[in-house]
Amino acid sequence: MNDRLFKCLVESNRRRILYCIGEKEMCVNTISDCLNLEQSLVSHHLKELFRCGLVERERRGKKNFYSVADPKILELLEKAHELGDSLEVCNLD
Amino acid sequence: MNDRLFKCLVESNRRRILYCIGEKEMCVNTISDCLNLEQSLVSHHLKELFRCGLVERERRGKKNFYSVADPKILELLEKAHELGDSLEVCNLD
DNA sequence: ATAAAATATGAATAGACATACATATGAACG
DNA sequence: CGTTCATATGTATGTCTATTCATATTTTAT
Repeated sequence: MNDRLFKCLVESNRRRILYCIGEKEMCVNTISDCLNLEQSLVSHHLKELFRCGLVERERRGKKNFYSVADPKILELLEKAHELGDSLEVCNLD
Repeated sequence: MNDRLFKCLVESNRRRILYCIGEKEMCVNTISDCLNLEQSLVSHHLKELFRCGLVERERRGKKNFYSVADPKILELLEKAHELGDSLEVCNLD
């Protein structure tokens, strides 16, 4: 996994998108409605996610349906959350 | 796992530091020598890693020894690499 | 107490990146 | 063909952050 992929995976709105389409494929408008994000922003993020191979795309009529490319992606995020919960955060501010 | 922790975990030089001290605890100078990074840069990164609970610190004499806080951290990075290898990257540039 | 070694901190800068806005492209349908 | 819906793209901008340099702090030894 290269740097770009790592970073693509952890940005918060992109993670939200992944969670969102993780349950069921969704078109761009639905995603932006669900997450309350600008359409163009969602589109930009989807482009990067696609570029990194994290999502798949399927055109049906006017709509583009996106889905998570591999269930392992969500599993990894899940494991990350578990790990985060078990760490002792040391606030130095 | 919050946003800050995610991002702390994936930055490339911080990952290098984690890999570096994963095998054996190290002091700051040794880390900067191993990775060929400025001492102050390593120190800044270690501060953030510590703040997020990803590394532990132990003072011995003049030196500060750092180690990975939990083996699960490296396991997670390992899983991320495996996942990355199995994804089809779609270069859109 | 002074010096040296090891590390931490502060500030300044440059580069990356998320976001927003405007506009372009493409697909269906009358 | 023109219109509308759905999405993509280009650009500009502000924000975040990695890095560097200079300096401060801490610890040990003389």
